[in-house]
Amino acid sequence: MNFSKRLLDWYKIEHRDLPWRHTKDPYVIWLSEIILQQTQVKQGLPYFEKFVSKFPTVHDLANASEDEVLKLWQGLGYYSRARNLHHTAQFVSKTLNGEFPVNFKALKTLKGVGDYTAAAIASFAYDELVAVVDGNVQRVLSRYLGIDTPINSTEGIKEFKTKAQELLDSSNPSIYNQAIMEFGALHCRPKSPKCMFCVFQQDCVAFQQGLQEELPVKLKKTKVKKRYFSYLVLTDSEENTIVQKRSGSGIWQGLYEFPLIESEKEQDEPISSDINELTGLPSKSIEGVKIYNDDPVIHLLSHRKIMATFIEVKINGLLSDMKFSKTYEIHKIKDLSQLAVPVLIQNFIESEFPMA
DNA sequence: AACACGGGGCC
DNA sequence: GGCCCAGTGTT
Repeated sequence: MNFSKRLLDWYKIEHRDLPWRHTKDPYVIWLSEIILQQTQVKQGLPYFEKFVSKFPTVHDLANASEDEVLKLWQGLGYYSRARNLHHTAQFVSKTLNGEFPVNFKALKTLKGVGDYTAAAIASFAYDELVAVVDGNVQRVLSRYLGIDTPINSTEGIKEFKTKAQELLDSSNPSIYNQAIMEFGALHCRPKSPKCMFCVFQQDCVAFQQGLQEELPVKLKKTKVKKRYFSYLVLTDSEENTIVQKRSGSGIWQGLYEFPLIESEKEQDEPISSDINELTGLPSKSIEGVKIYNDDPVIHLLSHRKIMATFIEVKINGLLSDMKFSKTYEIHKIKDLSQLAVPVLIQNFIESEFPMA
């Protein structure tokens, strides 16, 4: 029996009932695929439900503000996805009159839509004969075909793309593509694949050679850098504080945070001169400085280990009367939950200001 | 071609 | 606490 036949038989019995598998609407498929990038189904599902119910059409999403989209995205990570999502919604809504591009090549011109996502939309929505290649597909193919080319090398990326396209079932590209990814997610798992019950035992090169735990091969990741963050939580007598939006191209772009002293090495408690340098406030405006957490909060990312300290800075007078050296927004502490903030900040707010 | 980009799950 | 997972854009 051929690969596709076995795969589709497996899928028919074992597939999960997921909401985006009941539609051919390219908007809904696009939305689900952006949310699922780098994200497991269990984590992405509640976000998909929120977005679809709040923004049933691409026009609804386009008419929202970027802040609103980021707030809804909060906690999902890789926030450039949310910014690109919003940008593309506006482009499709306004420039394309709400009509998504209808083939792989045209879909790829959309911001945030690369090879994988374009293939997913094109095959799921339009039955185009283009194979999806994500981590699941690479894993299944590396084992089934016994390919040890590193999946994240330039050569490997090309090789797996070619093999995936050769194996694509041209009579049913939509179901086939979903099936091979589902098979990788549920059966041909990264750890302890279910080889004992596998429909491919006879043909799977990795299983025949006992190499299923060794494949796929992946080049080493970049090493984790330590960074030290000191957040200044200014407070006045009316429970106001100041925050700013992160700009630039780095981490958490577009999300809000407290004024930040960032360094490569461990920091001492900031003194009034540090506070003045960052905010422009004179030392006479500062009533007192106190560390909230003696042990830094450790926030782990794939490529960063952030050690964060939160510093309470009590202010004489009202923040609304102060002159700052940069543009900060003044908010009541209890209103901070309206803003999109990194999980690190969200956790701090929830632990220090549970009413907020 | 190499790197940057968040968060959650598992053991 | 350490390790694993994973598309797109930028440089």
